[in-house]
Amino acid sequence: MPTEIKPTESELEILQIMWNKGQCTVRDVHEELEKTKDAGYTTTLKLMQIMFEKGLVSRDSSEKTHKYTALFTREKAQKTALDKIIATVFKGSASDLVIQALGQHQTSKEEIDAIKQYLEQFEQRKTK
Amino acid sequence: MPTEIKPTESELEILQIMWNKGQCTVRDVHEELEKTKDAGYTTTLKLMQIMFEKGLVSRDSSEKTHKYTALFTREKAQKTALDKIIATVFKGSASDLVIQALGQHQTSKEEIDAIKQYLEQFEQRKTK
DNA sequence: ATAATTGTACGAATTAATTCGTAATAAGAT
DNA sequence: ATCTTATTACGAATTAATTCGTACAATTAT
Repeated sequence: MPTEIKPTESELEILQIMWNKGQCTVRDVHEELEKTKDAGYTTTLKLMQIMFEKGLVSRDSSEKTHKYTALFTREKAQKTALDKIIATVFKGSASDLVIQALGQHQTSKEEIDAIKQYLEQFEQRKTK
Repeated sequence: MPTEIKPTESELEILQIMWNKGQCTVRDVHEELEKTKDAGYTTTLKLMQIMFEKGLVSRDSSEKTHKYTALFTREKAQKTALDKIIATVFKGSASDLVIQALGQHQTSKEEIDAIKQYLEQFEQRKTK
C-alpha cells in the first residue's frame, strides 16, 4: 500500500476544518484558521497546495477559485492517532487508554450507556 | 504553571525507554533505541542533553557516566496525548474514542471486565 | 606510562516544516 | 479601458528538529 502519507501538525489543523465544512476554498479554511492562530493567507494557500501534492486533498480547479476536498478522512486520522498513542504511551494496552479517557473527560450517561451496550455485544461475539 | 514543555517525537521515543527502564545512562537508552531505529551515539547523547536543558529529565552527574531519570511522566504524556486527539480527531467526544479503541485493538475478557466494572462505579458516582 | 576505550560537550551541518514576499493573472468595479 | 481586489504559483527565508563530527577528559587495559 503506497498510502504512507502522514499529515503534519499544521496539515491536521487544516484537515480538521475541512472535515467540518466539507468542500472548501483556501479562503474558507484560512478564515477559520485565523480564529485560533495567526498566519498569512499565502501560508495557508501554500500548505493546501502541498497537501494536494501529497494527495491528502483533491481539488477542483475548473474555476479560478479552487475548491478543495479532504481525501485523508477523519476515520483514518482517528485510527492512526489511536494506534500511535496506544503503542507509545499506553504500553499497548487499549483498556488503559479507555479507562483514562473516561476518567479524564466528562462523559454523559447516554454515552456511558452506549459504551456499556457496545461492550456487551463485543463480549458476546468473542465468548469462546 | 511554567510547565509548558512538550516533548518532540524523538524525545518521546527516549522517554518511553526511560519509563520502562527507570534510571538510565545514555548508553542504556542508545542500545535500546538502536533496536528500532538507526542513529549515532552522539545523536542520542545530544537529545538527552537537550531534554535535560528543557527539564524533561534530571541527571546525576556525580560520576563520569551520567545517570538520567525521566521527569516528564508517562501519566502526563498519556493525559496530554489523549486531550489532544480527543480535541482534534474525535470532535471532543471521549466515548467515540473509547468505542473505536475497543474495536480496533484486541482486548482480553479480563480487560473488558475491568472496564465494565469501572463504568458501573463511574455511573453510580455521578447518578443524580 | 602509554594506548585504547568510553564518555561528555558543543558547534555546525542537514533535513523537515512553516512562513512569507513577489509576480502573474483573472475578475469585478468605476 | 483602467484600477482595485482576489487568487494562484512558486521561490526563498526562517525556524525547529535531528544528526553528526571533533575536541577533550576520564577510565581502563597493556
